[in-house]
Amino acid sequence: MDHHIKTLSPIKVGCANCNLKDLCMPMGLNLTDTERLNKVVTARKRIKRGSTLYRLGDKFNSIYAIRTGYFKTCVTTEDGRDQVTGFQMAGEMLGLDGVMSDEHSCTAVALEDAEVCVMPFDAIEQLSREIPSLQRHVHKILGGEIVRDQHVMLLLGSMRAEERLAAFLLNLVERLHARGFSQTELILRMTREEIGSYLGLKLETISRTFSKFAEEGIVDVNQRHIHILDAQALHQLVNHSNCKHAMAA
Amino acid sequence: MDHHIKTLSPIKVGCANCNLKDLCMPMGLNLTDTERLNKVVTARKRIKRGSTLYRLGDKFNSIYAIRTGYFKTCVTTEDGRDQVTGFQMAGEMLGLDGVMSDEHSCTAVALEDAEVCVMPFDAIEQLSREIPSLQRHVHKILGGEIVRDQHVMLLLGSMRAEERLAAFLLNLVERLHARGFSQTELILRMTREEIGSYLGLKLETISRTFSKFAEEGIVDVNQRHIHILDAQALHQLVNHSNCKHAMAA
DNA sequence: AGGATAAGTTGACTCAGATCAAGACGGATA
DNA sequence: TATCCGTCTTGATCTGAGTCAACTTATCCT
Repeated sequence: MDHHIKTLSPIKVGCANCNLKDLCMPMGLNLTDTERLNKVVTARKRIKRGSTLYRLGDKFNSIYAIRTGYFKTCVTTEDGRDQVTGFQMAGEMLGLDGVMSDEHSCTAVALEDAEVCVMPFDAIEQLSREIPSLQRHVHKILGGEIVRDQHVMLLLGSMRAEERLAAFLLNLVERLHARGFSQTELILRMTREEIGSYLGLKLETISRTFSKFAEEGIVDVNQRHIHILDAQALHQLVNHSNCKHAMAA
Repeated sequence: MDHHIKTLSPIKVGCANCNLKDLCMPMGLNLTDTERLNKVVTARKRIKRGSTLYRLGDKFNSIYAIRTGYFKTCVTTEDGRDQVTGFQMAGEMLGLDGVMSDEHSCTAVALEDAEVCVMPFDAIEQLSREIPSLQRHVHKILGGEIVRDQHVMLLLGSMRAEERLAAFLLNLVERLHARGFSQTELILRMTREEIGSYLGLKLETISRTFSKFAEEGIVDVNQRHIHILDAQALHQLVNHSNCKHAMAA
């Protein structure tokens, strides 16, 4: 057990008045059902920056809704190869990788001090048998993960370095915007190496590509503080990168 | 509507005596429940080689269990970029990519004449509210897709060409073996180009890598007929490829 | 505050895989 | 049996990203 993880109890804020509920459980439940869902959240946990919420191989019991903070998930192979499979922010779910085999297939690490709602999956399953809209939502969460992974596969399989980084920045800023943050400014919570691992590139390539974007006036880069000056240019990089196709079409 | 797709009715073989049921629905249902599940399968469809079962953007209604044949799924972007996201064989599920947004996020193409069981997702959802073990299974199918995608991300993000092709062959032969086929011989149902797209490589690289494996006596390659001579060598390529790591460990 | 350590940048060089190009093969069609 | 077309192989060359290395700049810790 990771000693950095502390369980908070009792819970003070319920789902009904949680300001993330539209991201986390956007199903329009009535008061009674919200109350029942609330009981599913058995605990909150704080995770210190750099600590893990769960590790590859851990028994799967619960999924987690992020209240505050920032995570990365990564898979590790026997031979020490390591790959970041995603970055998660407030309002997003963690832990679904364990549904298949009853143990987690990746490791979730907090990139900054974080707090999550713990939801035992047994309880979620039982309640979703009784509340069809919750069942639908659980399916959507799982299915959404599949669609997201497909996009990453497309990115890793067929994009060049600049295109990958452009797509990454646009995706981040879009998710941040949905949470009320700026569409043009963001602070990266991860290192160049972690970005590189996620995008299938080396940290030097990430650094060089940021510099290139800065030179071209597409973004302003100050360490982890990014200011997007020309979102249009980033979109074009992602969509019309292959000139031959663009010409032919 | 694709005119190549014909709906067969009435259904002659039910789930109870389908020889794929252990792959498709391995939940040990009693007779009554199997009968109810059977009713979920509203139709069978035949799909001719080269035709699509569904396309990106199609309304999502059903998921499909493959009875015979072989599929690929692929995503296409606006600019004509195309990427194979998976190959599916008998006993596997198709269509889960549509659960999230009610429309399919990829296209499923038959690589050889195929037959699928059509299972309306509404009916699956309703029945899985009543049969917990079916609910569990639906979750496992969805969750399994996530784990599989993570492995592909690892492959695309951190492996070299030889490692990718080795991992691909081992994965294929393992799945075929689970279906009672040989552990050492297989016939590829897809072109070099499709393999390349899936693995994030060009068809020439696939061809060259096959030739290299053949030279080294690891596999015997005759067009699409593959004979694995040294499975051990393939495993080592996948796991201990990075010499530096292997040395350090 | 200051020194240690982690993170990021930049340059020079290398190399795995892409690209371009020319043939070979094999199954389908007539 | 001939030919046609999609598929596959192989060679020559190019290039984007990796590697190695030196250095700068933040961040953490006592």
